[in-house]
Order: sequence, then C-alpha cells, then structure tokens
Amino acid sequence: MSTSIPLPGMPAHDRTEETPSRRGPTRDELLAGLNEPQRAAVVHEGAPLLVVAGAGSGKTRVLTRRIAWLISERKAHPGSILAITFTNKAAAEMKERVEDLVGKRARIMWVSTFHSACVRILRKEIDKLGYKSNFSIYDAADQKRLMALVAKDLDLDPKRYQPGALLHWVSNHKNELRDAEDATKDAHNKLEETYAAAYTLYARRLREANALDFDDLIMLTVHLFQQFPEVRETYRRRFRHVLVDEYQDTNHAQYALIHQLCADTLEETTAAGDQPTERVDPAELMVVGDADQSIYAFRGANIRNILDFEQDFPNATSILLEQNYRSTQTILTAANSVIGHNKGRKPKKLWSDAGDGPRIVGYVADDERDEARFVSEEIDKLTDDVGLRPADVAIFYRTNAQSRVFEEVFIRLGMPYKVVGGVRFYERREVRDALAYLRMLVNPADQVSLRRILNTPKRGIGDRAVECVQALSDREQITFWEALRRAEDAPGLATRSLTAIQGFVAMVEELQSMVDAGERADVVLESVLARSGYVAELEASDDPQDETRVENLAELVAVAREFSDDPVAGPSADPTDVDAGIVAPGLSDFLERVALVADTDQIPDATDDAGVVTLMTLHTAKGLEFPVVFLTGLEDGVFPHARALGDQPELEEERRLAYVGVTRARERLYISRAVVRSAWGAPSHNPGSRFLDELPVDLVDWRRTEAAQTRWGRPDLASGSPAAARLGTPTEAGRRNFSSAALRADAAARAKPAREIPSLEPGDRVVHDSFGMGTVVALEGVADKTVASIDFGSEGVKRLLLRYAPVEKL
DNA sequence: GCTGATTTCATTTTT
DNA sequence: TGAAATCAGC
Repeated sequence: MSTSIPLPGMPAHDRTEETPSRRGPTRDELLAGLNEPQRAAVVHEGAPLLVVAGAGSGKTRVLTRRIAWLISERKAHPGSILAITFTNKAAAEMKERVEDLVGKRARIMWVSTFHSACVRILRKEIDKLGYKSNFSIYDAADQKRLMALVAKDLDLDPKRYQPGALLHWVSNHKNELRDAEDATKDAHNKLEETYAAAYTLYARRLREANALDFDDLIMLTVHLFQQFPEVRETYRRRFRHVLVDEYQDTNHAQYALIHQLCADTLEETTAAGDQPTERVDPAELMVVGDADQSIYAFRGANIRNILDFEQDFPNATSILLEQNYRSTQTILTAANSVIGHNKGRKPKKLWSDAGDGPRIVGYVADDERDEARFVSEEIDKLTDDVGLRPADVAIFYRTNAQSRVFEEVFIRLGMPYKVVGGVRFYERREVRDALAYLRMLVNPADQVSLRRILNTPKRGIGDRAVECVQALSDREQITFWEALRRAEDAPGLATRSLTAIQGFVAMVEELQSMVDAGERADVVLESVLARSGYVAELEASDDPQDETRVENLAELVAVAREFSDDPVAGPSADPTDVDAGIVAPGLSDFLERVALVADTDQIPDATDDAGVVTLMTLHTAKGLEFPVVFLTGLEDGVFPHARALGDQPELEEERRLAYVGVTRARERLYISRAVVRSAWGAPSHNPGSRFLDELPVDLVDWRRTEAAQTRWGRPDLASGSPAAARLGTPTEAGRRNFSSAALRADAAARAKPAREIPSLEPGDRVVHDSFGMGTVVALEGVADKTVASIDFGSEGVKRLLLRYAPVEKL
C-alpha cells in the first residue's frame, strides 16, 4: 500500500479540469462586508491565531473567507489546507462555500471532522501500528457491548462496575492519550486496578477484532505521529494551513494532534532516536471558538485548550469578535448577564446594532402540559399577528424526555412539529443489525458485529453453542470467525447447533464473495437482508413496530444506493488517493461514511418545511438560529440538571448551555417553567431555575408568575392579570426577580410551622445519621409532606420524607 | 433456545 | 412513566 503522501503541487491532474472562465475573486470581494476584526482574521499571516468568536459573530464567514483568501491571494495550494470542523454537515457547508468563492479546485482541500481526517490518515498508515487497514469503527453501542463482554470475562460485579462507567473511564484516558499500559502503571488502588484491567482487556479485544473506537481514531493518529516522526513530517509538509473550528470543544488528544502538526517546538521524540528527521516549518494555524459555548466537557472537551491557547502556542495572537449579527440587543444583554455569572472567564460582551426588539416573555405554568399549551398558543398568536411561520420557531429543552409532553399536546392541538434528535436512525436496532452484517463481511475479525448477527434472525445458535465456539477460538488462538468455520472441531457442540452454524458460515462466505467481487453497497445490503431471512422475519411478524422496521431498512438500502451512485462519495474525490488504487466507492467506504456521519441532519430546512415547529435539546441547538426561541423547563433540577446542582464546574457548563440557548434567538425569546412537573411517574415541585435570577429583571415581561397560580388559580392568559403583572414589576417585588430566590424562601417559611423540619433548598449540604453527608437535589411536596431527594454520593440518591428522616442541615 | 414477565434505572452526545 | 435488560418457566 502506498504510504507516502504526494506533496502539494505534485498531483497536477486536478488542475487541468479547472474552468479558466472563472476568474478568482478580487481582494475587495473577499473582504466585502467584513468588520475590522473579521478582516484582520482573514488576512492574518504567520503566528498562530486564536479567533474568539462570540455567538452569532460571523465566525463561519471568517473561516470561509480566510480559506478563500489563502488560496486566492496568498496562492496556497488547496491541497495544503486542512480545516477541521466538528460535524460533517459543517464540513460540507464550509467546503461548498469556499468552492463558491474560488471554484472547483477547492475540492481537494481536507475539510473534515477530526475523526474523518484521522480515519483517512489511518487507512493509509495503520499497518505501521499493527492493524489492518480494513479496521472497523465502533460506536458507542458497540463499545458498550464489547465492554460488557469484557466485564463478564473479568467476573466484575455488574452493579459496581457498569460498562458505561468503565467506558467513560477508558474514554477519559484515551482522550488524555494514556493507553492501557499507562493506566495500569498509574493505578493506585483496587478500584483503579480493576478499571485498568478492564481497559487492558477491552483494548486487547478491540485489537483482536481489528477495530477502533472513536477515541482510538484520534489517539492512534497521535501515537502514529509520535512513533514515526517521518510520517508526521510528511503530513506537516503537506498541511501548510490548519484551521480548527469550535476549538473550545477539543479534547487533549485533539489538541495534541494539532500541536503535532502546527507547533514550532516539538517534544524531543526524536532526540532519543537515531537520525534526526528533517524539520519542517510549522503550518499556519488559526483556531476559532468561544469558551462560553463549551458544552461538551462531559465528553472530554477541555475548555483549557482555548483559554490557554496563547501559552500553548508561543507568540500567538488573538482576535475578539464581539459584534453580533443575529440577535436583538435585549437578547444579547440577557445572554451577557447570564454568562457573566461564570467565574474565571475572559470578559466578552456581545453587542448588536439591530435595536432592542421586544422584551423577553416569561411564563410560569402549572405543570408541563400547561407549559406546552402556552407555547402552542403563543406560536398560534405569532403566526396570526406577526406573520411568522411555525418554521421560524424552535423549542428547546434540557433532556430528550421533555419532548414527549410537547408532542402529546401539539398533536392534540394540531400544531405541526418536528423533533430533532432523540432515537436516531443509525441507532435503530434493525439498522444496526444490518450494518453489523456488512461490517463483519468486510472485517470478519469484528467480533462484536459478528456475534450481534450470529443468531439474528433466530437460527438456533444460542448461548450454549457460542460458548463452545468461543472455547475453541480461545484454545486454538484463532478468531471467533475462524472458530465458526471450524465448528466441527468444537467439543460439546450439539449436532443441531453445528448444522445451524454451517448454514450460517456458508451464507456469509457467499456474501463475502460478493464483497470481494466489488459489488455495490446497496446490492450487498439487499442480498444480506434477503439471504439472512432478516426481512422475511419482520414481514411475518404482526408487531406493528416491525412494519416500520422494514421501512427503515428500505430507507437504509436507499441511502446505500444513493451513496454508490455518487461519484464523489468515496475517497476517489481526493486525487491523492487515486494512486492508492481506490477508485469507486465500495462497501467499506459506505460503512465509513455511516460510522462517521451522524444522522443526515433532520433539522427542517426553512424552504421545505415551512410549517413545522422544531423541537430539540439545547445541545443540538448549538450552531443554529431561529427568529423565535422558547426556552422551556427552566427549573432547578431540570435545567440546570439535578446532577449539576452540587457541582460548580458542572453548574457553569449548564450556564453555558443556557447561554447557547438564549443566543439562538434572533428576535423573540420566551422563557418558561412548570411549577409541578411529573418526572418518572411521581410529580415533583420544582423551584425556578437559578438562571432566571440572572436575567436583568426589566428585560422580562412575566405573563404569569407563580404567585398568580397559587393565589388566583386559573390566571388571565392574555396579558396577565393586573395583580400578577404588578407583582412582576421590580417595585412591587422589592427589586427582586420573581422567581426562585424569593419563592424558595417563601415556601420554606410556609413549611416551617409543622415541626422540626429542616428548611432545605436544592444545593444544601446535609448530614444523615446513616448515609452520611449529602447534597439536596430536589424537593417535592410542602410542609410535613416534604420529600427531599438527597444525593449521598456513593450511597446514591435517596428520597426521604423530611418529617421522619434524620437529616440535619449543615 | 425461546418467550413473556419482572425488574431496574433512568443527562446532555457534533464523532 | 417507559424502555431495556434480566429472569423464570416452558
């Protein structure tokens, strides 16, 4: 396999096709409509550059114009540009926009996600690390299954060591570039030793399966560069310009990768070695991001990367983009005010010259259904009075589960909507099954996929048979697949099972010969579905769910067909791959695309779904904007989430999430909460979100407050009763916000008379006679019926009736 | 080996 | 509340 990357300029063939009619854009065109700092970022030369881009400050514009500028003005070869985004969708958009500016030659740029870029590199180089280049890529569900197997093999108590927790731990290590060996060395207690053991076995199983998980893609690329400086230099020579979007969401491994490619001083990996590799000047680096929008710390993103950029890359400069082109000043002031409560952030104040716009509208609902009803009525009003379309409206919530109430109420009221996210297409059981078939055809060593489909549909190969085959594979040191092929050698295998296995092996081998013959992905897929009896089983079923399953599979076939038909879908789009012998997109290209591309985004396009309201979590909302935004469920325990209440860093992340939510709105922002919300069956009484207290009072027009509910029952919805409105004004409320702080104190006071019930609020530290120290997470009920959910750390979260529970406030 | 019943346990998730 | 995972019982 060809391992060297042709240098920029070497593959001349891509230029021949270029349409000479299209003259490149002029300097003025490239800089048109940019403000001063934006312009500075576009034309910046030399030292590493950090662009701190507040929400809506036009960062995508800066990125695309800069790339166009590099190509057009500074004569950079497109092949020498590496631009990293966090989603494939963003990558595709950026590529398209640059192409619009400078023409087709932009196509050979590497505009991709970290993961795609790494896969591309690893497919060429991974043999150096002892893997085969047809490696499988395991997603979260595969990882979980594999880790569950590992835990079972190690005889770990599934209560104490949950696969999810183990994986999280492993993932953290990988993100820190620490392999299983490092983890084992650093294990200082029994617990860590067990975790390290799980990591070790998990890593071994992955390797045996010739599979990488998402974290491996990055970590192994970094390891590759560290262990093979000459490979690294090849890529350093190639990429003269590196641009990274959403830099605040990079983890350590990703940072290290960038550092490998762009830093001036490389750690002394070569010093110990023999022949010093020839040094290459560092690439020009520009990173763009906004620390205030870092909301993926829970997944390993390290906000320090952006905060410490100037230390990490000496003589770096930074540019601050504060002018916002999206929202009204009211919305920005609210956003600035909320985010201002985070500590240790670099000061940044968004501003706009779009005018103040309408005030923020607040609403306190009786319960979550009432909240949904309010939202729906308000949307109706907006469409009638202001001429907005439902598509202009987005509804955000903290957790996916909250979408259900909206769906129920919207269906009843006839409000058209679309939920984005939730159970995704590629996570559906039938889709995963089908993909598992395809993956094991390409990479038979892929044990997780193989075992997933071995008995799906049911063909009489049960646990017992699997154990026998596993024993054989262990004894003979062969892969599970090899063991299946030699099943007749497996002791203790029932004849029945053996026949079933042989039938399965024959079927797979036949399908594999299709793959080897280079058959199209959709054709292979259809054969798999037919030959395996998978579709037949679903069609025979009378479960209505199975009907949609068949439809989903048809959809998957359609996706595969479209992919196979698309001449630029495969790696052949990159001329440097042509000499590697890869021509048409094949099955493995399809699998790669599927593994690395999340759902082809279902966010309604303004043009084709004009009549649909969009519902999504705050996380999915990042990067989007809507004329009208409803921020719902603003309750302590919901948003901020209960798990974050007792923890400062997590609380700050929640606050950034709130900041992201608020800044999605262009013109109108609604904030709402429910006094009572049914969570997991039992209704609970939630205090208002502390973020509500952080909004400037005069910016919010409270249509209804909690006081309105408790004192007057059904409120006047149109504009708020005079009394309620008065209570919402700063003067009457004693210049306090009408939400949590005041009301929490109120509730506590009213709860007092009963007896010695401690007056608690979420976040309070308490001590319990037998559970020890804990943090109050939530409160339900009033007076002597108050039930507190208290997190006792390792003891778990307990729900205690305060009247009896021996708890004491600290 | 397969099935219905019971039990368990619930963030966010660009890749 | 509801989905998924595990467990008896056939």
